[in-house]
Amino acid sequence: MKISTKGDYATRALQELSMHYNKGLLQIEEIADRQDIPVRYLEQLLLILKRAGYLESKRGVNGGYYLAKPPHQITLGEIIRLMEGPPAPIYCVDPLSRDKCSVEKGCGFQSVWGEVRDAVSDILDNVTFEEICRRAQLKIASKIMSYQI
Amino acid sequence: MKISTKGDYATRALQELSMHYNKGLLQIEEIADRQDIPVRYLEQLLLILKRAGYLESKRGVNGGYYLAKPPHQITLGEIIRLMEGPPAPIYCVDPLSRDKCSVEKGCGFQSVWGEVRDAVSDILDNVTFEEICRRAQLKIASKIMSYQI
DNA sequence: GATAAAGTCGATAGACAATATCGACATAAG
DNA sequence: CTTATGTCGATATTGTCTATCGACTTTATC
Repeated sequence: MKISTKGDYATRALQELSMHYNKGLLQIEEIADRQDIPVRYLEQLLLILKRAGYLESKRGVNGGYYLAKPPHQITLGEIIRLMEGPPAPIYCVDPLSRDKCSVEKGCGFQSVWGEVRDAVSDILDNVTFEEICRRAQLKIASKIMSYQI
Repeated sequence: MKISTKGDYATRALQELSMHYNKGLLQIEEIADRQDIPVRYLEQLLLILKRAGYLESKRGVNGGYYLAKPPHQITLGEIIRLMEGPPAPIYCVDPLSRDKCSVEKGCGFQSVWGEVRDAVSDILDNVTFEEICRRAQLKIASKIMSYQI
């Protein structure tokens, strides 16, 4: 019942880029450093995000990545789907899976897993990266507050 | 974002046993056959369930397994937790994980993952195996209905 | 234009956990 | 005492992520 490291890394990289939206380019290495992600692996993930239209890049000296659209137009759900497929807890409620349940006839779980899938999708599809940034900043702010006390 | 095969198998085996509650013993092989689970693997899963107090068994000729408590006292959530740990989508919101997030400071995801975890738990902890049986039987019944039409 | 700094790409190595199998043993029924 | 069945520990298998690598392309700058 876990998300993959791949999804975790990709979303965290996107948070970095979202927080830097309209502030120029970020280089792979910067992102990797800040989010503690292996550079050569992050490379691949950023390419996937780019090919899917979420990022633009500039090559050569002073190159880097930047968001292709504003953070409020990107949902967490889309990114998770892109990186690891539909957030379905099991193949029998995964629209993209072609494995069929071998005992579907008398299975009492399918509807439950369907509810789980829908509940998760509901959350992920309604959180944009703008919201993620907001929550990140709230956290930072509250940490500064507690230092001052 | 998937449950493990282990959790899937174990819950399906428990459904079989629940549907057979108060009707005597079921042998490993029967369960394996009906639910299409590798026998020698199911063996291990049933032992885990037994040690956790969900099953009783009888050895020797005409042996088998049966539920140690009524289906309405067993929730899907308990079983998933037993088989694969807390249904948390990522370690940073998993009470049992001791991995700490390396970038927690400015992470906007933790609260979202927390919501996901809670939503999933809410569903799983409120479905008992009695309910699972009910849903399975509804499905079977509706299938019979459609044959008759 | 030479050089260095970055992203791009395809291939594949490595790690790890999940899954599955095995053999030997214990117990109970008839 | 023989057969059917659960018990147990060890280990083989596998498969999928995860990560690394080397070679290439593009761009800025001197």
